[in-house]
Amino acid sequence: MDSSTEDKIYLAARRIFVLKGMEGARMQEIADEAGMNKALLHYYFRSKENLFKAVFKDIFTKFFSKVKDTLFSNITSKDKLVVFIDSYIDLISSNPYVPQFIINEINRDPKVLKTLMFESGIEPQKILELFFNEVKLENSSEVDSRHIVISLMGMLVFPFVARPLLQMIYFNNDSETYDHFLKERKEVVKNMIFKLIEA
Amino acid sequence: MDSSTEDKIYLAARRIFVLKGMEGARMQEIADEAGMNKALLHYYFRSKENLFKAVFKDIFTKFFSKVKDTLFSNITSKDKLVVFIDSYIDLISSNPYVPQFIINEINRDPKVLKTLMFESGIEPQKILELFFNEVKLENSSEVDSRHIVISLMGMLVFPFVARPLLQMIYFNNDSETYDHFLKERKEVVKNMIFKLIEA
DNA sequence: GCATAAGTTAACCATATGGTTAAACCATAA
DNA sequence: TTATGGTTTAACCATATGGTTAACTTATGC
Repeated sequence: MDSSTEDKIYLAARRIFVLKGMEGARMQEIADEAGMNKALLHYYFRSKENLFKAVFKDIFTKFFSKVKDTLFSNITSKDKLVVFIDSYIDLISSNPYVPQFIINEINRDPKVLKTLMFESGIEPQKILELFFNEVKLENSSEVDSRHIVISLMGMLVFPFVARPLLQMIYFNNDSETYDHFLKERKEVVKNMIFKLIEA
Repeated sequence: MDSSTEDKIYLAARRIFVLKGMEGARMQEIADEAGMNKALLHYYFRSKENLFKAVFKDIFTKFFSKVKDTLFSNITSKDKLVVFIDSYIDLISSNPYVPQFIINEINRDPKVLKTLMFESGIEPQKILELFFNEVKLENSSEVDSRHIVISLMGMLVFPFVARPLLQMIYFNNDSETYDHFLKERKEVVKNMIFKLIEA
C-alpha cells in the first residue's frame, strides 16, 4: 500500500497548496487532509519544498498538456483555436484556483519555473510555442502575434482570477449569474479573437 | 516625529506586503526594512492584520482612483478609454507587482474585499462602474459590455502578472524586449478594444 | 525644572512550524 | 516462528513567528 499512502498525501497536498499556496499551506493541515501522521509527509517527500515541487510540476505540466492532442491533430488552425478556447474555459472552470496558483507561485519564486522547464522535458514550453504558431498562421492583422496570444490568455484567465472583485461589482455578487457569464464567454472569446486576427 | 515613524513603518510594510503577500511577509522583515524595532509595528498598528489592512486599503483605493479625474472630465467616452488604457499601463508598469498582490489577496481572503468596499466609501466600486458606463456608451457590438470590460482588464493586467512565464517562452527571457513589448501594448490594446466595440 | 505622556528598546513569551527520532507495527520470506 | 525490511506513530526538537512587557528615553505642557 506504499503508493496508496503516497497518493493520499499527494492529493491532499495538491488541494491545500492550490488553495493556500506554498506560503499559506501547513504541513499539519495537509496531514490532516490526508488522514495521515505528519511525519509521513517527510517520510515520503522529505520536505515541504519537495512536496510542493512535486505538486507544482504536476499541475503545471497537466495544465498545459490538455490541448496537446489538439495541437498535433490535423484540423485547421482556426478549428484548433476553437477547441483550445473551449478546452481551457472548461478546464479552468473545473479547476478555478489553478491559474491563480500558478501565477502566484511563478511570481513568488521565479526559479521554480526555470527549474521546471529544465526538468519537465520542456513540454509546456513546446505546447505554448505550438499554440503561438497556430495563432500566427491565422493572424492576418498587422499586430505581432504575441500580442494576440497574450491577450487571449488574459481573456481566458482573468475572469477566473479576479472573480471575487468582478462578481461583486458587475454581477451583484451573484455566483450563478457569474457562472452563466463564464459559459457565455466561450463563444464571446472566440468571436473576439477572430475579430482581432482578421486583416 | 510620530507620523514619521509610522510612515516609515507603513512604507516598509507596503513594500514587503506587495512582494510577499500577507502570508509570506514577516514582521521582523518589515521592521528591518523600516530600520525600526519590531515592537513598534505593534505599538503603531497593533497587529500584522491591522498593518496589512491599512496597506491593502491604501493600495486598492489608490489603484482605482488613478483615473477618477479622467472619468469625471468632459472629454468623450472614446478619449476616456484612451486615457484609461494609457494611465493603467503606466501605473502597472511602475507598480508591476500590485495587480498580482490585489488578485492574490482577494482570493486568499475574499472577506477583505467586502470589508473594504463597505469601509472605503465604495469609491473603487463607483469608479469601476463609471468606467463600465463609458465602455457601454462606446460599445456598438452585440456583446454584453461586461465581456468587453473584463477582456480589457485581462489584456491590461495579464502581461504583468504572468510575466515570468511569458517572458521566458515568447521573449527568450529577455527583460528589455519584454519592456518594449509592454510599451507597444498601449497602442495595441487601444486598437484591439476599438475593434471589439465596433458594430 | 518637573511631571506626564508618548515613543523606543531589548528581552521575553506562548505558540506555531517544518522537521527528526526511536519505537512499535505490519508484511513477507525463509 | 523468526528475521528482515518497510511503514507508521507519538513524542520530541530547534527555530520561527506574532505579540507582550517593563524599563528607558524623548517630547510636551505647565
